[in-house]
Amino acid sequence: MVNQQKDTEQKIMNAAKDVFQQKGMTGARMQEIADKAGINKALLHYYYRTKEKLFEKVFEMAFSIFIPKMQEIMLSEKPVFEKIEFFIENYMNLLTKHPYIPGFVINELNRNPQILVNIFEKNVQIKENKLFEKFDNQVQAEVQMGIIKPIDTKNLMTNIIGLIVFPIVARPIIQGIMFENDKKQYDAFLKQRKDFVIDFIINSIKA
Amino acid sequence: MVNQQKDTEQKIMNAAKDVFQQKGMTGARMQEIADKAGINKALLHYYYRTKEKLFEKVFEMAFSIFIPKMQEIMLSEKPVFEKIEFFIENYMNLLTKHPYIPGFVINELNRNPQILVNIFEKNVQIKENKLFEKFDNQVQAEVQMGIIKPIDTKNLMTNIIGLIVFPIVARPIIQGIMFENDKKQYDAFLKQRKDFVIDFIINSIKA
DNA sequence: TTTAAATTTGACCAATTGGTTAAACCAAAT
DNA sequence: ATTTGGTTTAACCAATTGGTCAAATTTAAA
Repeated sequence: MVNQQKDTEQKIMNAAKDVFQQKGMTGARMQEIADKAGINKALLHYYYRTKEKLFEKVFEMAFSIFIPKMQEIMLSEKPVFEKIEFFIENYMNLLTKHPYIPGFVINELNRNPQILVNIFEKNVQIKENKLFEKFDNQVQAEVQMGIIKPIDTKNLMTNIIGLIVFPIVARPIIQGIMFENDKKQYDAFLKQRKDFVIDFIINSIKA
Repeated sequence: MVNQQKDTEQKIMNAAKDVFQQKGMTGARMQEIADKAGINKALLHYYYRTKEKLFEKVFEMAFSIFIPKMQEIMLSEKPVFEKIEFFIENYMNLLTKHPYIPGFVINELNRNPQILVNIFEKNVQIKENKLFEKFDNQVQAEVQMGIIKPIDTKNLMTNIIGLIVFPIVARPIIQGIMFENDKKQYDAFLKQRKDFVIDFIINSIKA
């Protein structure tokens, strides 16, 4: 039955996502993924022939979660300030739902930067629509118009994403040192940061 | 001979640092470390009984590289603006020399947050001198004096460290997307960011 | 109901892995 | 020269790991 098939495939993907994102490619065990999916290990290899192939699927899905919203916001007709506000708001919410993904992606890309090239080759549209260039043009246009202080867009983007992502990937160390490992306190910290980061960025660039 | 001993131990540590920091605890192989150190694998276990123990040593050394400078700057008598400037300048330079460490530390702490607790237990002085509290007091004092805009020190610290560290740990993805994977261009980007981040932070908090 | 294809499983395998051991080696003290 | 202690090695081991395979089971079509 097709439903059974889809179900098994889904159970595998969910289990694989959990295990790979928590333990990384080298730390993940096929047996653990099979157990978590409630199936035989041989069935894992029946659906995804190798660990490598299963990992690639998981990585692609993790990576692609953050693409559509980015495109939607960046390609909209809003002015820069609004785009930045939407971007920060949306991505911080997205990260609350998927806190393991950024660390997972960053770590695996450090292990093997080639993965990114493969993803771009498979999924041309991501690279092709040149999101960054478009945003850069808009920023520099608003700089000319005197709305924004002169700023390099690459530095600006790095700042925005860094301020969003860093507290998530470095959570264990920040929570440990500055919050005495208090989980609830850190969750509250992350929550208040949404408005804080927006104000921080906007204030820093408005003319 | 004691010299030989120290030499072997040093060769092991150097090799272990390379392999662990590049491949992580789970990806590292004792055989590769032995090969890189130019010794027999059994000798590895003769000096450091288990992979776990060797890893702990490497992690501790990596972690401790970033402590002394932080203490020196934070405990000095400089005003906040100068401290921040020194901090950013020094840590960006330090990261240029040890670019693998932040990703390594972040990744291993996500895998096993307990490591941090163990380090604090072993090295009480790090936790005990309450660096953060002292800096917090100084910041809030300067806020009262009207030198700095009102700001939460935890957010400020997170911003500072995030802006420094993020471009290093996320290098593969930023370099890939914004710099067409051009290594030299990205090195130049990192270099110009030293002054950029200092100005960015100072401007954002000066009253 | 029969049949053929797809799905699932238990048993198994070869390679890799962290770790051990007994013997060899080597420098320094006697 | 011999002994003694730490150092280094080759050979080995048990456990783990990703992966395979033939048989069993389930599913859907004829």
